[in-house]
Amino acid sequence: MELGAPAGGASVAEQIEIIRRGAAEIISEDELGEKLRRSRETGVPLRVKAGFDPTAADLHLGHTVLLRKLRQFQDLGHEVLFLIGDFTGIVGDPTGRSETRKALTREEVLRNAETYRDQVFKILDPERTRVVCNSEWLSKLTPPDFIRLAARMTVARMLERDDFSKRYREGRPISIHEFLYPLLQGYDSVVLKADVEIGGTDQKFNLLVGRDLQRESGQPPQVVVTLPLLEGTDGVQKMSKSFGNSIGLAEPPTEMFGKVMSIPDAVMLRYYDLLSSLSPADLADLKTSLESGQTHPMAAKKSLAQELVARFHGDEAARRAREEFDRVFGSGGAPDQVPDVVLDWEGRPWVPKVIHSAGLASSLAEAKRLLAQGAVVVDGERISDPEAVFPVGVGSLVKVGKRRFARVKLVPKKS
RNA sequence: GGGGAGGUUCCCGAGCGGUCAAAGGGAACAGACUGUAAAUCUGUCGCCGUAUGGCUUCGGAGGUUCGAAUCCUCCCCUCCCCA
Repeated sequence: MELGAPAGGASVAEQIEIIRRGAAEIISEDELGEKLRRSRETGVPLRVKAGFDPTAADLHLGHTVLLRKLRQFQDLGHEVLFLIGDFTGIVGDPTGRSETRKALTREEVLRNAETYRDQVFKILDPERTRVVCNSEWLSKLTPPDFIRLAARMTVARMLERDDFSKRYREGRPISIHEFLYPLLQGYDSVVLKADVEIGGTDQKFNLLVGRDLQRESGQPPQVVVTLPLLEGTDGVQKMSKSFGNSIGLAEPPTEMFGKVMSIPDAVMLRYYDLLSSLSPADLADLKTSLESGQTHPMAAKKSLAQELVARFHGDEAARRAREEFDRVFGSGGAPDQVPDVVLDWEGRPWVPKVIHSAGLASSLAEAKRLLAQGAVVVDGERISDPEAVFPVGVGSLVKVGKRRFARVKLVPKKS
């Protein structure tokens, strides 16, 4: 696909300014300037690469930090190479001890790639995006190719990588193939002739390997742009589905809104910084306003949540999510969408049993515990009697804990 | 190839023949306080309907024993040292 010349508007300096915003590091800015200058002269857009793991098809807010940066490149007229690392996916990457990841089948990878497409183009411009899978070329490498590739790296170099040296020091296992991944990722850059590669700060090493390999292949090395990693809802670890602290783009509006509300105040400004569309000036204003106590943190967080929900679900959905949040957590109301559960019942409708059967507790034991802890509310009334009986026939609104709801109806089983 | 140290419940980590469903911490969940924030306090945290009970769990498979997470054998996996 032929793309037009990079937007005539932005000068090299302006482009660098935009690219620099929010970036953790650019290696190197001079090279970036050089590439941008040439691109402007020749009218050939830069090829901006970013890799994604196909094993986790659900994108979350953390990914969007990267996607938004890619979008900026697109808006400046450049081309994005959206790389799906399906080769590694098929091989199965057992990084991280016991968590041996299941190797994906070709079909699963393709299906995940589809899911990506749906989510990614809420941010990226499809006109300026090329989706590529690295199995296209990596699966064609022969064993000698691999060995030649491996010969370009030394163990000492590999151990420079923080996460390797740390594991090595702590006596934790490092598999050989893990050494291969940075090489393969770098090789991707060679094949794609990437001008720029973007990744999280944790990817820095891998991105730099790409530079080395490109140089050895006689290509100008890619410019590396690293971006800060967004913390997850726990406010400590980076957002990742496997840490259970992520906010998925595909999550329903209310869910997304709630999760944003649950982030610790301490990381709220980071969220604003990395995710919102606020201008730097507005952001500074917000900061002072929060510090002076003029703006209540909760209010600021609600605006943030609304902005983010609106981005993925539209303004109307965001508004409703906010209303529901206020209703459920402000005044103890119920959500709009409460799952209906109808149960054929036989015998005594003992409350814990009903809760468990309705899927509101994972076991009877847990249901009993929750009841004992005063977590169960039926039709607005807290149940405390451990022998309480559930009303039969009529539908009742059951609330377990803060956010488990269901409308449960027991139908006497006819025998 | 030789020698040594290990694999424990979601995670880290104690236990080393019965009193072990297994200390302690983290995470998680519930309650109080709140703003589904943080901090704090309290409680829970394998399953079975209520049990001085039963069942499943301590890498896997066997075995010894009245009794095993704990002892023995074989196997699988990890780390360290030597080659």
